[in-house]
Amino acid sequence: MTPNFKIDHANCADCPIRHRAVCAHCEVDELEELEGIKYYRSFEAGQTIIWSGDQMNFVGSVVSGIASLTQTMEDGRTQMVGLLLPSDFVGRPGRDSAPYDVLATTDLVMCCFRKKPFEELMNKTPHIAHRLLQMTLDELDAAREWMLVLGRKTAREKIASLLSIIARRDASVGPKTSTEPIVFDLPLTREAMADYLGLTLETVSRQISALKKDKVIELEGKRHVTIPDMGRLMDEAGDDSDGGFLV
Amino acid sequence: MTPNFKIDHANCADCPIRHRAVCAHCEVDELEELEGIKYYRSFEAGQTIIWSGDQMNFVGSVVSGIASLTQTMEDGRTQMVGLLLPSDFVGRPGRDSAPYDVLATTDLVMCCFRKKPFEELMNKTPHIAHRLLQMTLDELDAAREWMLVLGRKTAREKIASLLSIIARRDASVGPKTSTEPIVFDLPLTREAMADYLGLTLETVSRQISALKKDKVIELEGKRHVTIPDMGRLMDEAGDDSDGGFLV
DNA sequence: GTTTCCACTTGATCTCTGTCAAGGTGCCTT
DNA sequence: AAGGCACCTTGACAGAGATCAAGTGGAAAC
Repeated sequence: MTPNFKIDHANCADCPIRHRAVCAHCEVDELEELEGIKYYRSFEAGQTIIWSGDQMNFVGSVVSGIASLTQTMEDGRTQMVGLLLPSDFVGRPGRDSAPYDVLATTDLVMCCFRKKPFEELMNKTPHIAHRLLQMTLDELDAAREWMLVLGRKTAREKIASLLSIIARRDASVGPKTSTEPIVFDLPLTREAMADYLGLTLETVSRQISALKKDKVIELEGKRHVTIPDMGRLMDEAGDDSDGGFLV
Repeated sequence: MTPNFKIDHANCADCPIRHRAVCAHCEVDELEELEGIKYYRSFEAGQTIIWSGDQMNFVGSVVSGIASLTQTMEDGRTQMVGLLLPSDFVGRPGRDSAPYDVLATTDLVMCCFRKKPFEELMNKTPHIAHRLLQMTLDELDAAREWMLVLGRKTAREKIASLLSIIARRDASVGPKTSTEPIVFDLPLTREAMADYLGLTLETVSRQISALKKDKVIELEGKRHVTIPDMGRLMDEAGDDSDGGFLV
């Protein structure tokens, strides 16, 4: 895990990049330049932030809420290819157009920088390029981890894998011992889960019911989840020992 | 497509990075430094180049042959998460250990650089970091494209998608008109194809036979493939219009 | 208070792909 | 030339998940 490559809004309500603990090498003049080009955007759940193929004239990061990267085939089949949680980076320095739709899965706030100035700053300050490389390698690891999920796991294992990822992300700011129950609200509809896992929403629903019946998870309402034993969930996900997730 | 971010051995029998047409910004002193730290390694088909979790003290690129990045679950299920064709980059600057096995799928020659000196050079010359970022973004695009294949495509579409990728890669140095038939030798066993596509080798075999029966492809022996109509194959793959593959 | 709507659940059935099993083909060895 | 082996094909059957179709529950709207 390399949490310091993520932009951490938790400790930094204003601007992500100016946060010293995350970006220790930042010089004051860089910060001021970034300050000048940053702005915030809000989106409602279900809104499309960027359409596949569109020009993308900004980069940024998720402040709150959840966004997803989604590919759609002509006949309507869709596959989510990335899940963007708070602190995740959005954008493709050096690229003009988006290769997939970016959707606000929940209400969402993003912190954006106009791409041109950001890229100029990046060219001037090598360590920003270096950090972006590390972040991109993290994303690549996460994408490849997910290829194993999509290609080889059963529906039950897929659900367990997704719950693991969300639980771990939450757990990174919550309890650290594995015996302690983990509690969170599912930020995705059953349909969004299905799109991420390459399943139908009916199968998602059935497998969640099965995991509940088998006491791997507890459900209160449709979204509020308790994981009494994280190790048990990881076993169900079929990951070796501690996994090593990076999403 | 951004072919100039790939290291092109086709025009450069000796050392990839010194090739001016590919790396127009290279200065002579860089080349000499790279020259000093480069070396070649050969592997036989089936050999493991790097085990998941191993220290990885080099970066490099494929000169000839095919390598694959493979993840394996405890019970033996395996998923190929990347296919490395000639000119593809191998390695993770800034990372110490490999997150998956790297296998020589065919006999293979790689051009390697010791990682430490390569990283030092990278730190001194920003445009190398920039190129690596672009290459990593390409890999990320390819991985996400493949997530759609794994999650939502049928067995027949999966096979057609794989054949498309291989045909396109070959076609980039071959015929350019879409009416001209494309001919190539499959560099993968049926089992390797199955591991890449999240299928069993029996299903791969059946679908190849079906595509042959339907005249989408022609087969001579088990590996020699002719694509009489690339457009037809792309339709079978379910990709919108021209696809935009980057693998 | 009841209506409406949306997200979700559950059931019945179907189908694609996996599993198990039996050959086939061509190459390399001896 | 014969044998062995790796790679591939094909068949029969089974099962996981998709599809089609009701039905439930809870919150917002009227």
